[in-house]
Amino acid sequence: MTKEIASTGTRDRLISAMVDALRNRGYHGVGISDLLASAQTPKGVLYHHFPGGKSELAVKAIEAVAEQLGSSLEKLIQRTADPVDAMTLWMGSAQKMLEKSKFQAGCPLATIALESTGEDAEIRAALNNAFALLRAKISQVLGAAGMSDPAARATASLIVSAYEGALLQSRVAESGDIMRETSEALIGLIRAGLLKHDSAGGRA
Amino acid sequence: MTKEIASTGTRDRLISAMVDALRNRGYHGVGISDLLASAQTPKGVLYHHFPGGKSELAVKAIEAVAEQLGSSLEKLIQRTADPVDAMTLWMGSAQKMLEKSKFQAGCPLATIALESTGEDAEIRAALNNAFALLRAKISQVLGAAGMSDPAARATASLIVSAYEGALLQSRVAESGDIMRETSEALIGLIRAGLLKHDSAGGRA
DNA sequence: TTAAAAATAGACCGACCGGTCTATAGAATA
DNA sequence: TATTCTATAGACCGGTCGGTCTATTTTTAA
Repeated sequence: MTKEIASTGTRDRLISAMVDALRNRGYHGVGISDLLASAQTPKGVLYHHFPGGKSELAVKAIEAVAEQLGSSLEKLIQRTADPVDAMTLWMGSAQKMLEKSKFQAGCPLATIALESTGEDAEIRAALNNAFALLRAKISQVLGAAGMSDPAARATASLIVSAYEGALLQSRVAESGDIMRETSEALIGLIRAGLLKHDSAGGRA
Repeated sequence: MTKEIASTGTRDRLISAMVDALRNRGYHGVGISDLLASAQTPKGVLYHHFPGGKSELAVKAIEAVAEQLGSSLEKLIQRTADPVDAMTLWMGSAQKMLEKSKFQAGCPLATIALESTGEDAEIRAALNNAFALLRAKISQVLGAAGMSDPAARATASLIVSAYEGALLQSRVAESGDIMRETSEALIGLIRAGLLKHDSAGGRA
């Protein structure tokens, strides 16, 4: 259970524990006692910081992931000249993390997204925001690369979809191959598509 | 909890109940009692037909889904002249099902794939087989459409990834938009890619 | 220095979890 | 018909679930 988000106080330790749990086992797969153990905290603390209990903690964890994911994507974009290169790097970093954890640590959003039902309103809302943010950031970058707005939106949806689906398959296969193939095929097609419309657009 | 797979005996009803549960709530999200209730069966029957209990039932459910998914994909391919059209239809049918269930019923494989850990060996193996089968069938079709073997493999991985990722996002968004965008972008790019290498390949 | 508030600590609870067990009913075979 | 095997039926169990509750300690601010 490696820490991903910097933890200062008890509250952050709990959020971090939930994020790790969502990565590795999903929402229903972790018990309160697991979370408390991995955050090294007694029970009362959880309900002090999160009166809504497990589900409130999950919402806060999702929001934290969204924030961290958004800002790291932002940074990546800023220091990578070519937007498509940035996407390649993004998928590559997810793959590295998955491999480093021996194919245990996937995306913290994906599992709970599939576990959640229509009744889990707050959780769903937080997840929807997170994915929308991700798509918006990527869409914006593709727009800057010369894509029309609808094309950029659609391609951003495709990129996030491919990212999540590839992580999922790689996890069960316990191999980075699928992620690698998915990324290659996706990036190749996007680059080809960009070149077709704007022959001076792509770089390298 | 709609039935997806034809059910004759008690055994099939239990498998069908598990498939539905995996679609809507995932493995840890359903209790044995839920399954028994929706299969209208007392407890002893489950352990009579599946001595391994819940996890064995899950494995059998995964295998049943793989079989059904494979054969329906096969049929779709056979009655659709253009392979890329077949892929479009495939994604469209998944979207229709999701919409019909008011965005509750996703892919029965995806949720448990993310919930499973390295210790759930049989479940992982069944899932890995299922996804591999899916990729193999699609890869074979793309090969027939004129793609080289490695390209067909990679593109098949991308298609399955996009399929799963789009279902995931559409589910939390409770809207078919993401699935539609993903599908459009994907099919558009693939068709463009095919045309580039083989100017007489694509049809329509 | 003391009152109030925030944070930590863990005993405790009812409900439900997956699983076992014994009893019975039905089908197949001798 | 008697016997055996399969299937149905549900009471029962220990363990764990998420959550509540009451203390105690620590921090903040009068």
